[in-house]
Amino acid sequence: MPTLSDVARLAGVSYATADRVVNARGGVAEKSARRVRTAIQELGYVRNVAAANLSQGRLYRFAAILPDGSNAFFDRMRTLFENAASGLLVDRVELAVEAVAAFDPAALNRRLQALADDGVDGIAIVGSDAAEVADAISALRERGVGIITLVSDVPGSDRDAYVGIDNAIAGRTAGRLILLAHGGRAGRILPVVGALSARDHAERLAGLREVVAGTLSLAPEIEGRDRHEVVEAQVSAALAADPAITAIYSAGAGNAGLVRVIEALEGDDRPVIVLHELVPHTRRALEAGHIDIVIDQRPEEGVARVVEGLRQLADRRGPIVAEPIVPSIYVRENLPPAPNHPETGKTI
Amino acid sequence: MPTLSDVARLAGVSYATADRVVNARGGVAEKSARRVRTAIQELGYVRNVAAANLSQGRLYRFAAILPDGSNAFFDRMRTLFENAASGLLVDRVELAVEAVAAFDPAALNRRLQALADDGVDGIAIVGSDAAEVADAISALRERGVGIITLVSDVPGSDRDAYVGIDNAIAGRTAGRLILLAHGGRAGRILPVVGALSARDHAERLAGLREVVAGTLSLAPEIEGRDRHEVVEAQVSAALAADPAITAIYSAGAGNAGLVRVIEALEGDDRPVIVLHELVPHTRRALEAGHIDIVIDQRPEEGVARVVEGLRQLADRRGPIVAEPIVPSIYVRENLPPAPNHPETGKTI
DNA sequence: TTGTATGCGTTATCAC
DNA sequence: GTGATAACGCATACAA
Repeated sequence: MPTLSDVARLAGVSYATADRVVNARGGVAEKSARRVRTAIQELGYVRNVAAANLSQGRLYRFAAILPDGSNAFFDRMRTLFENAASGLLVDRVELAVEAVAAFDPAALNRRLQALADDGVDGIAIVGSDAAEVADAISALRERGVGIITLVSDVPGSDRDAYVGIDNAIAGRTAGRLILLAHGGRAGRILPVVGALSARDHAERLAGLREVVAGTLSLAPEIEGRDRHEVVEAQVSAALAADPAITAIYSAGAGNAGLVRVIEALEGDDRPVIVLHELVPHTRRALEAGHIDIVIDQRPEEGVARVVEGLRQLADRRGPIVAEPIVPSIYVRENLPPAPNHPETGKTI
Repeated sequence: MPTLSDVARLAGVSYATADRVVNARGGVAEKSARRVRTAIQELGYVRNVAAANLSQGRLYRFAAILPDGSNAFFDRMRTLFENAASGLLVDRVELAVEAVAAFDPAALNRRLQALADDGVDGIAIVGSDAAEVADAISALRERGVGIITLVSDVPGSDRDAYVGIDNAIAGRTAGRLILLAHGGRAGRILPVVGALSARDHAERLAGLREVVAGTLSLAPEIEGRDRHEVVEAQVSAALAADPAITAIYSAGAGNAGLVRVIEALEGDDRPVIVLHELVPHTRRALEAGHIDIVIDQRPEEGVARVVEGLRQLADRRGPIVAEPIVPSIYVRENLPPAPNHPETGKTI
């Protein structure tokens, strides 16, 4: 393959001049520049990235900050990031996976500060509505640190990109599937959320409503605090109170509790169950036939996009134009093989 | 980051000796080797791939052979490959996208021969049942050319990997969704295939049967030859003949004809429709509400895996352990944004 | 405005 | 067994 030296020779200029043209450094006579461009065309020159990286000796330093505490979904995400990190080392990119207290914007901001001071090139964080975080993001960006929000966005912030699903789409998808499962008949959906004040959950619910409006009715929402004991108690009570419920849509976490209620149900015409995130216990419930659909936000793809995006930002290859991740629909028949943790061997 | 020179210095040996150890070239005293390994551990040395690639000047040459002729699915796949090819150039990998006559094993074999003679490192082909192709694959592998089958496997061949969905899984997934849409009620599915002799279609149908057995019955299969006029005529006739049909499962192509029949249907309780492959006309039908579900084999992922796999083979990084691609379920609400052809701008 | 020279970390070749 | 060293193609500091 032709090198830049070949280009320079053909153009009748020195290597440095050719380099100035390809890297747009300026200070080249238009006449020379034109000859170089012609030579590039003629030879089909393509910049050798391996060589460029080598000569620059660039080392990328990224960090991903996830909320700590135990939650099957974030456990999965953490593992995915850790796997990605070890694989990235050969590409000269260092990815630190960190944890900060959940629901603690101040702690998050301190960590962001520290990372920036440490010279990190880019950071991925799980967004929240806290205004303080939006400010911290602006400050970081001014210091040239790339910022990507993950899973949940930070409204009103000027992060470089949001990588995650559109929750309204996820809710509408759930609505469509529940509608399909009713086959045109009337029915009543029991919505379960973590909290009605959580933006993500509210968006999902609104999406659901939009699609089922006119055909299916909704029971009052249950707020399960994303905790399985709470979900279990509340769903159990709601089902007992309202025998007309034909479907349950859980927009949040704590679904182990929901599954327990269903398992305990008598008779065989249980309500249709649609919930979010493929994690060990939802996978098991799907396989056992206790639930019907899992809508997954594909954290694997999220992680891949975050890494790719941070790299692009670090290279100043222009702004990221990330399309939202499309939520994936799983029934028991199309479940992906269960991944194992590379070290513990445990299914994640 | 530490370099191999650092390792050599710490181990008290020359650069060349350290290199012999990391690249397992042999001819090193065990004592020296041990010291080098210790130094590697201690420093956390990671081989710099950019430098290695540079010094070797390796250029990968791959080819993908697709059946020619017009078929929306393969059009899409072709575009995906072409896009991938242009992006791969910067990584020093050349990917030629070729076309050979469909259903012509001899033509395919000639092309394979020619590519091998030309020194290509790896080839992806769309498999078929033809035994001659299996033989050609063996011959190529003996010449050191990596071979990956795509979309459809070549039974009994020793290709390096198959990249595609498991058709039985796809069929079972369709069955589950149709079952769900019947909400426990009885029903009758009209199966549409290209030909019953086509292995892929037969596998899908068998998967469907497995899941719906006992609850839903099946009408006699329609063989639509994957041609929309044929499908249109046959489905139309079948629906007229059997008013008990509550669902249609199309395992093959020619679905534009199926959609036309549905569009023309009177009344509003049309059968549930599940079919395969997200292409422009199935996307439109989904958006218009003429069909319910599209099961997609995600050619994007297929293309990515093929490229990654061929590279791995060319590097002799060991055999590929590709998990099958999980078929993706689309309803109108979770459709991915329509991709555009990078040059023509046409939606694909 | 243009040109020359050096180094990045590997691989591979040749000499000891 | 071991060691020195010339490429590889690019970026860049420096010279003209």
